Amino acid sequence: MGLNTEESRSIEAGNGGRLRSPGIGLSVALPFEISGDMANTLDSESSRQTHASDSATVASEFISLSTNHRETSIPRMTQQFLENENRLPINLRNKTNDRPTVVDGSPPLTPKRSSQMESDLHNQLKRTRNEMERMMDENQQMRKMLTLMTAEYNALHQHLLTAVAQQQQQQEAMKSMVPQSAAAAPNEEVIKNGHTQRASPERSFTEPSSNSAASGRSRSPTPTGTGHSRSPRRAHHGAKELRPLSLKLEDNSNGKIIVQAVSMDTTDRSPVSRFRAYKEEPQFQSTSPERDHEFATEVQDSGSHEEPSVGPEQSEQNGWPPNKRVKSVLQDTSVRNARVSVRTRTDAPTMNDGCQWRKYGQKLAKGNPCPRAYYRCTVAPGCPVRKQVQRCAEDRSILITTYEGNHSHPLPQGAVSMASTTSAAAGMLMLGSTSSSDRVEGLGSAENSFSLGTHPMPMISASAPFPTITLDLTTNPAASQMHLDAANVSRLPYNFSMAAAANGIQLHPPSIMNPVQSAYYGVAKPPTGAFQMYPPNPLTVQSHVGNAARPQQYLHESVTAATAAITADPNFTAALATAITSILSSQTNGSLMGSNNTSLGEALMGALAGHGLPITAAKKDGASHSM
DNA sequence: CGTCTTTGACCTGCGC
DNA sequence: GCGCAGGTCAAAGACG
Repeated sequence: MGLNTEESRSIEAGNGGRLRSPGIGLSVALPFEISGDMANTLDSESSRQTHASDSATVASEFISLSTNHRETSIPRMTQQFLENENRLPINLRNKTNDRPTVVDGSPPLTPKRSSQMESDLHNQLKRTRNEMERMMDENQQMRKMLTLMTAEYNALHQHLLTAVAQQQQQQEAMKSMVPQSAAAAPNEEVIKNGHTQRASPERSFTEPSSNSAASGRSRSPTPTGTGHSRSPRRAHHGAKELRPLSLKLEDNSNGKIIVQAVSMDTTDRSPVSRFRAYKEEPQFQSTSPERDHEFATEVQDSGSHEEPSVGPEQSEQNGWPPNKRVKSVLQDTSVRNARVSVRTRTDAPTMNDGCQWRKYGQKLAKGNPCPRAYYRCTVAPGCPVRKQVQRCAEDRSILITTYEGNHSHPLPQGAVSMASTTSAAAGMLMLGSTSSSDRVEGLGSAENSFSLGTHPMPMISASAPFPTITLDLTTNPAASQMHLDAANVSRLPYNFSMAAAANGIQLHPPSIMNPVQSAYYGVAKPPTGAFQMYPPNPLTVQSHVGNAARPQQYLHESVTAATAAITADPNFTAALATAITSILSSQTNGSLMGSNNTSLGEALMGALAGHGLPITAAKKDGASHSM
């Protein structure tokens, strides 16, 4: 997370003023909206000055603002621009776009008019300078926040290194202390003791657990040891050797939260690091500081071949229900399990998302008389993306389409948005939202969810078998706006609006948002053409392509674009993970938000806001939340 | 004939 | 250990 990247993002995300530098036709993106008059002025100057070397100098400085944009003094640049302008011939300086274009041979302007125009130009440039100064302030604030984030990262990294060192010491101690017979003891004994740290070195972490076999779930043992004889995809997962890294963090309420980072997929060395929050089962709760220490130091060094792989036995020792733990790692290694669900009101059998699908199954799900259809992407063989299509039981005009997985092929035009949605959502959800249903109860009393929409169903659901983000566009399908506020949501306390400058989405940050936060937003273009950083409509996502005459088509486009915008933002993804980690860390110290009763939702919002992230929260007035 | 859909069987996970 | 539910497979049929 480099500063350059962040600041560049903030500038580019502005989507606002694009200042055409005089004379050389260069275009520099500015993170604010240039007033129409000024833009026209500069444009007109640009069109006529062919040898304005002085202005070119200024232009290059503007470019350096965009590229280096760190130490450059914007006020000084503006002043120089003014000075350069003063040195230009008067017939080149005093032309603005709101006046008839004066070309060569035109009569010279009168001194009075010239003075007035020069004054106007100076005023406009002063406004520009003011805005630039404000930008500088925002950049400074962003820098400060980045410093904080970096410090947090360093602290976490230091914690990791410490844990690794402790683990190595513990491993060495175990080698010298544990008798040979104890090492060969049955797993049941190990589990009962609950102290032995070592796992069977011969057993891959993703192999079927002995516990699973004992419980009769391995009905078809296979030579591959995966327990999935019919699915190549699953066999592939089983072939991967994973070395998890678990950091235990204490929960304030009644359980523990384990933030687990699966350090490395040792098969392909791909960075599959994921954060996972997990609440220990009560019977596995720590009873002693020593046990806590064992948890905290349970770290596997992915790079060391002397370290045994963590097997299911160790999962139990660590308080993870073995099956669940294995499952969690499988989820980590397969983004298929993160889902993006879209609710639309349509009569069509499926949602046209631009991809080709082949139906491979249909099932009657319990509680819904409408069958659920299973589709597989057929754009390319072996593409893991699947989708489920089912009509809502309560309202059969609502079509629920759930996407899962990442496309492994170039996408047809028109399918890019949805594909990026599922892909990014998978990463986002794997990073940030998976936690125990108990733990995230503060995020939404009954549904254990974040809210992103107006429908009282979970929008990021942790109670579902898989983390799922849901976009609900059924409340007003003909509207040209998709609201992310939840003014009518009674059960869900929070709403997030996220940066969505890409994909044609404008986000209107709430007026309460600070300038740094708003800097992440796409700056809505105000009708006046003047600078406006804080549009009045809070928490509203508006698409550029709104067309009331094509509500259904637009509906789909909006869903696709908005979902993609929300989930594709790497800032949000990383920030969410950081925020959750920060929250959990804070809760470890019992100092989160100054209260143990603070909800995770509140804490999350606080942490996100503290990081200046493009997320805002609107707490519903008077709503009672079971945090 | 190739592709797609249908549908019953099978597998796995989970709760009791 | 058993039963249920969700998900997947693959043979059979439909369709162009």
